[in-house]
Amino acid sequence: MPVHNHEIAERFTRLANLLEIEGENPYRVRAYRNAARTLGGLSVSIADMVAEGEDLTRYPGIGKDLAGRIRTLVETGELPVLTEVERRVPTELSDLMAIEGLGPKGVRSLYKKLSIDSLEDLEEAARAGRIHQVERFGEKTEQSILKEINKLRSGGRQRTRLVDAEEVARPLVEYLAAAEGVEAIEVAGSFRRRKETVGDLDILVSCEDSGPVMERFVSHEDVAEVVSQGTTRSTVRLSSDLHVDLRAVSAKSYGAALHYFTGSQAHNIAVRQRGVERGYKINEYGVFPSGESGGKPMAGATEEEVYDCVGLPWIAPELREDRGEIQAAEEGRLPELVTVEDMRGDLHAHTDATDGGEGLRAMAEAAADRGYEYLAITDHSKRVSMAHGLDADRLRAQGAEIDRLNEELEGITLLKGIEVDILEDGSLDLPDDVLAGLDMTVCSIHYQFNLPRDRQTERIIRAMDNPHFRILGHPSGRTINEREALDLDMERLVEAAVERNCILEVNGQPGRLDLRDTDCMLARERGAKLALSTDAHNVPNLGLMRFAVDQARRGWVEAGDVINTRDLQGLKRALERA
DNA sequence: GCCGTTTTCGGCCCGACTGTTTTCAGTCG
Repeated sequence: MPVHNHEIAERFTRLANLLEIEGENPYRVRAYRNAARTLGGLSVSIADMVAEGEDLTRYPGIGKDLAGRIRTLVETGELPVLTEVERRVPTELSDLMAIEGLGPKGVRSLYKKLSIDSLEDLEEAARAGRIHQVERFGEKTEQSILKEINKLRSGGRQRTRLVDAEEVARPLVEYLAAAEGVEAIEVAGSFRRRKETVGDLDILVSCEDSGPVMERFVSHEDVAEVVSQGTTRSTVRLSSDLHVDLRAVSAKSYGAALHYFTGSQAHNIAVRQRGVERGYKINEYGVFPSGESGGKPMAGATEEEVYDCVGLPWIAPELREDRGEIQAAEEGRLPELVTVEDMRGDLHAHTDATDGGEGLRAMAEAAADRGYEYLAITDHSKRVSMAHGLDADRLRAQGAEIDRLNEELEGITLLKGIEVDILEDGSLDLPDDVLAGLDMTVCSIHYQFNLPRDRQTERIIRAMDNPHFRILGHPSGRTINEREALDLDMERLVEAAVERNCILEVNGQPGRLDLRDTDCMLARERGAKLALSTDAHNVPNLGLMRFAVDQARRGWVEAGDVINTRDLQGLKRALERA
């Protein structure tokens, strides 16, 4: 049984936690943590790489030692250094670190003084009032621990989907912008990096006197709790349970602060490290000569200035994940990321013939209004009975209607398509001669999500063998916070797509965002072509393109990697199989 | 444990806020 990437990452995280509790060299701890993050974010199978004898030290933060440990873990299923640590301290201590406000020192102290080594122990001790008797623990901490245990038991705080975060952020930004003295305001953090989910919102304002905006912030009607409040930073919990941080700096520091609060943390560390090498100290107030505190920063009003100080061009927020963007920037090979303006059409849309809300004409006109040259109509096929999927006759009738519409529509061409189901055996839900009459197909899985990896992967590859297979719709099948992804060998799938000149979709439905960012990256590296689509079920849904674009940008995707950045002629060529 | 435009040794990002304390350690981002 091969060891999955996430299992490897989990072991390294556990190791980092336990070492930290033991008081081990923090840089060694960080090395394990970084490794966990890097490995967990990879799209390719580490086990496969080990099997093929690939050099793992090409990944940042993986050196000779770690590469060796990974190899051992893959080959034997054992991580001896972890086993060693677990002999000294209970492995469950690692789980206690999940409690907010409880860090390594706290866990160690509770273990030493009260022999607490599980959530149950911790809860019991807190209820019995034994925690606050330990040095550096008080009544407040004891109560907060009980609250946090409850939260953890009820599944913990879920990350918020980007689209939902936007709905909170938009009015909040408007509200804060109206505060006295606010000169600029922006949502930073993972929101600005356009990550598919955000843990909290980080809002940055520029102003000389932060008093009024901070006061306005904590007194917003949606605030359920003021978690912390200061002059430069305050944190609240909204009634929706989303945490929001507000940070205030002066205009001369705005760029440095924006860079810092945009993150990711790993990206910041790497940039600051470059600063140190060049004799600078970089913080959220600006760039300073090393060793100097206060005084006038050498740079900091804009992000460009900060990057310039460390010899780099500005890096787009979507790339700031420490996934090689700094090296790419240094070597002048940052990607020219695809933009919403590059998009010439949408290749996945439904109508009221199945589960969409509007007819062909309304969808076509809305697409034309967006400035598109084409829109592919891709209703469900019959297997999706819930959505009243199309059979061959209804599909032909729709095609005739599209032909009529194309005669009279100006400036937009409707493409005849279908979102045809990939059946369990890898065949498609409509006969070949019917599919042959279409301009294109989106082929998707809507049933049998739980096949084992080999069979699920084979199923899709077999479907790709059908000459009418064009675009793989929402490839992983996951829905964010709801349904796990199909168990797929994404690397094999991408390679199969490249070999057959099939295209992978990046679905812009905010609950899907599928392909994922790291899979977009993998696809791009292997030379697979992508289609950015909205899977629109009504007219407003056509506006979801920006989410597909965001996701693709996080995967380093350029306009040239995307077939629907081309004009109609170019698109038709890209859709040819041969 | 990683890493190299001073380095293969000796560094390793940096500051805000809280709670528990009378000056700061711990945690977080």
